[in-house]
This record gives sequence, structure tokens and C-alpha cells, in this order.
Amino acid sequence: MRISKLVGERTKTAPSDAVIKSHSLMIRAGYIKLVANGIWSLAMPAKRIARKIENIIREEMDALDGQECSFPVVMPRELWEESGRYTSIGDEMVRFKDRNARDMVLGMTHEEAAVQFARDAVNSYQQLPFMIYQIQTKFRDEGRPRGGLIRVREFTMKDAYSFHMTQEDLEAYYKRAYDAYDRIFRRIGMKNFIAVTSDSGMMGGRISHEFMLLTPIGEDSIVICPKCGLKANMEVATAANENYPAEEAKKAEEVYTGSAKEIAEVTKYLGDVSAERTIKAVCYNIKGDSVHTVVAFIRGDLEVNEAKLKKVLQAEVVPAALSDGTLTAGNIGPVGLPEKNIIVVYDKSLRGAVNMVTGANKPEYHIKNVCEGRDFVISESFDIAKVKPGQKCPVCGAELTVENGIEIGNIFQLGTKYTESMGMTVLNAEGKAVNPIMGCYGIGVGRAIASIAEESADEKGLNWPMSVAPWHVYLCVIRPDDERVRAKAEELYAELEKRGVEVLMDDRAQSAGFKFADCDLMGIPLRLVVSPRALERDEAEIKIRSTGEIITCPYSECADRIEEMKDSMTIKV
RNA sequence: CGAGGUGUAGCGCAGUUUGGUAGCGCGCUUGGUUCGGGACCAAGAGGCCAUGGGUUCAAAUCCCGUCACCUCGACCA
Repeated sequence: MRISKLVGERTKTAPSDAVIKSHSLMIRAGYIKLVANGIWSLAMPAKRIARKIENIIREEMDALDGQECSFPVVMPRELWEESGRYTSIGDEMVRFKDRNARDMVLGMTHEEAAVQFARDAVNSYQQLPFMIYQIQTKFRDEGRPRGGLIRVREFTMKDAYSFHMTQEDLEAYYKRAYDAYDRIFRRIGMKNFIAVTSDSGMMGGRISHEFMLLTPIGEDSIVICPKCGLKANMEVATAANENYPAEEAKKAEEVYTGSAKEIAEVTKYLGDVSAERTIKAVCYNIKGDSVHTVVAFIRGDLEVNEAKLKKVLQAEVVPAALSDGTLTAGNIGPVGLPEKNIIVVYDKSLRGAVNMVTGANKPEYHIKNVCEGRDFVISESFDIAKVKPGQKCPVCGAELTVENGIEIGNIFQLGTKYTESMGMTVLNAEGKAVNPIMGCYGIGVGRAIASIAEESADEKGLNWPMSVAPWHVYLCVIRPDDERVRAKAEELYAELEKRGVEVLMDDRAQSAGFKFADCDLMGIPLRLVVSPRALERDEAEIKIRSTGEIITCPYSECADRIEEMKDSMTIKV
């Protein structure tokens, strides 16, 4: 490719609205262009990166005996009603009517399509297991896209669906998929990524993992044990139980606390009590239930993990309004709590609590020295707390840390949620109809591009790993008006392309510095210079983008050298 | 969805307070001089000032509405 004809403007100034590196640099380098909120066009270099990532994913999926298919972007309402998701999914799914006023949806995931596709074609246990996958466009009407390609509404995703006769078979395959994911991310040049156990949310199923790139700009919190290697998404992470100090239960007494409501205000007002010795009440309403109020009690220094609370309640929750006057916001406590229409959930952190401060259920008062078992009784407690750094690992007892990450892929053991609801059965060896057990496996291609950019870019610009770089070499032609320079450049261009080395030739009439800057900005891994000076000395200069190292050799050898470097810099797994 | 911010040329911005012919830098075009880390000179092209309605002799500028984008939060298969 000749850069003089490459469509996509490179700019010296950063776009003012991009706050993260990959977003800003990919715009500056002319890789992406915004069309609407969360909707992007990809220029040729970005499309080439996408294709390379897709091909690596494809190779690994094929190695798992995957069958590449294609499911539709637009699907009828009826298909999604079969699984129940037409109503259970909110505004994130785009719905519209076709010309016959038939309800349609834009595909945001394809479990329904995959099951619909497979259920009639597969009738016997002898056809299982199998995996079908696609690399295709999804649309999710995200409330708030951000970060360039990190979080978007329209994106390309690889999604795979496997079908098994037994849980054991699924688990064995799941392990293979896990390993394949590890290879994929290593091959596309990601370094600092980990797999964490995660909440499978409304996908259904039980066991799932998310692959996370660790980065400060990540939107997910990950709990990590530095000692035993436990890694979990904040949504499901648990900390070890902590015991209360053995101390004598004091007499409970009401104390005036005035307008102090939040834990920090109450501890400040009282002066002699720490947040760990308070009981916090957090109130929620259940979606679709206007009668009950959920009151979650938790140790004052901890936060409620709403993902865990949803699981306990088996329902969606939203922060409660507390407008009916039954509860006294800011002074709610487990002692003397009104019972009518109240659902109480205790966090396990309150088991055996002694001498705690909690709301008195009347304005401007709290109660001191409240003890669990004496003043209130926890018959059943749940883990509904967010882990905070410094809490102990439930496995080995070491101190947990919390880091941020970008979710770059996920794998789920789905179970029979979809095969049951959509009526997919196969006959087993006994001739009995059973629902196959499913797994599903996703990777967002655009997010992978942005994540690689985020991890590898430096102050000069992007810096693509060889395996996904849009071109392997930037052929920098200095003084293309010089006949000898031009002839040599054309010769090298043809020679390299012939050897399968992809070349972006800068044939523009620009100064050397201008071209070097563009080369660095675009992040092409190797730079080869042809100039009058270099030709005079017969000294081909090859610069490595990631290290800055410069290698020189006679021009007659440079194609060999570059071919070698291309191979040695491509990550093998 | 809540709070805040911004919309003027492809990109970055000034001009808005105090209404009076649309500006600057980068980029782009043409010509010339340069030529190994974003060269220089000269001449050009390019804008319904987000949008709809007011007010006014006159609106980028003042008033009301709408939309888009960004940030923080909520939500997120």
C-alpha cells in the first residue's frame, strides 16, 4: 500500500474529547472515525488489524473443531420470545418493525439463533459434541459508550456455542476453550491479562470466566490474591469471614445523633466508634414489585454488592425511594424495624456482631452496643458485600488486592437454559429425548484492538505487535524525487511483497521528520529507510518501533533481514 | 436515566461579556526554495457559526426550545 493513496487523515493535534490513549491515538493515526455515539467506521489499517485478529481467533476455534457459521443480525421477535429474553432484556436490545409491522430485533448475542439453527439439524447423541461459531456484527444499545472502541454500541464479535450430552463433556471442552483463549490473547500480543471467575449474569448457567486485561482504565474491578492466585470479578468475589473481638456485651442504649445519617457522619458525630463497628442499612426496591422494600444490613465499612444481592433475591433491584415514611432514611436499624412489607437481608459480616452502632428506626437517634443474637437475630445470612482491599483471601488468608481490568473475552457454562426453553432435544443411547448442555464463548474484536493499543502505545503513538500490525514494514522513502531512491524503493517494495512481507510505502514528497513521525504514530513494527545518503553508503536502515533499536545492513541483504525479523517478532504459542 | 461541560473549516482553537461584512494555527491546492525527527516564502480553496423559533434596522453573539458529543454517576448478556 502507498500511503499517498491511503484514506484516513493523520493529525498532529489530539481530538479534545478523547481521554484515553487508544481512543485518542487511533483517531490521530487515522484508524477510526466516529459516525454516531458508540458507532465507528474503521479505516483500512484498522480493518486489517481486525482481520488479523479474526484470523487468529478463527484458527484457534477451528482447532477446537468449531464450525464457522453466520447468524442473522436481524431476527424476529418470536425467536426471542422462545427463550423469554424478548421481555427480560431491557432497552439494550434494539426493537423495530419491518414493513409488515412485524416486530424485529437487532442481534446483541446469538444463543437463540444458534439453538434455532441446531435444534432441527441435530437429533442424535452421536452428533454431539459440536461447536458452532461466527464472527459477526452485534448491536447493543449501551446507555453510555465510551473510550473509543473500548465500549461501543455496534461491534464485531466472535461468539461460539458448544453442545454436549453431559456436564463432564462440557467441562472438558470448557477447559480446551479456556486454553484456546489464553493462546489467542497471547498470539495477538496481549501481555498483562488474566482469567477471573465471574458472574454469569442473565446469560444463565453457573461457571464462567472472564479474560481481563489489567489496566487502570479498566471498567471492571477484579479481586486478586497475590499469594494463592485466586482471581475473581468483584461481582462474585468473596473475602474470608472476620470474627468480632471477644468482648463483653454492653447494655444497649439509644443515643442522639442529630442529622448524622451516613456512616461517616455517624462515626464522626459519636467520635469513639469506627465504621467497622456500625451497621449500615441499604434499601432497594425489587423491579416490578411496588409493595416491598428490601433492607440490606451490612457492616458499616463495607459496600453492598448489588450483583450478589440480585442473586440472593433472584430479582432485579433498584435503589429505593423511601418516600412512604415507613422507614426513617439514615436511621434504619435491625432492632425494632417495622416488618410490614419489608424484606430483610443480612450480610454475613454481621454474624456474631457485638456492641455495634445502628439506626434506632426513629429520626435523629441511633442505638449503641447492639449485639446480634441478643438485640436482633440473624437466622440466615448471605454474602452480599463488595470485597475491599486488605480483606483476607478465603482460600489462603493473604491480603486481597483490587485491580481494574477491561473484559476482553468470556466463556460460560450455560447449561440447558436455552435448549430447554427452546425445545432442543436429542435422543440419547437409551432412545430418550434430552436437552443438550451448552457452553458459550465470546471475544469482542474491536475491544481487542483498543486493548492492544492501550497496552502497547507510547508517547509517540501506537505500537502494534507484529502478529496484528496492519503492515509489517513502513518503507520510508526520503527524497522520492531522486530517481535512484525511487527505483530502489520500488524494487524493495516489490521484493518484500513477493516474500509475503506487508509494506506500507511512504512515497509522499514530505520531509524525513514528517514521515518518521507518521510512522511512529501509526505504530508499524519495522521501518526501512531508503534515502540518497543511505544509498550512497549502501546501508539499509531498519528500525524496530517497540525498542527503538536500529539495525543496518547492505541493501542486498535487507529483504532477508526483514523477513527474519517479521518471523521472529511474531509471537508463537 | 441523574449531574456537569462543549458545539464556529478536516483537526486544534479565538471571537459571545459589550449585537455591526467570519478569524488564527495545523492540514489541503498551486508555484518556488529546502531535504534524516513534524522546513520556509508567496498566492489560493474551504464555514447556513449544531438546530428550530423569537427579539432587533442588524444575531456566532441576546431570549426560549430541541439535538448531538464529552466527562462523572446509574445501568450493562
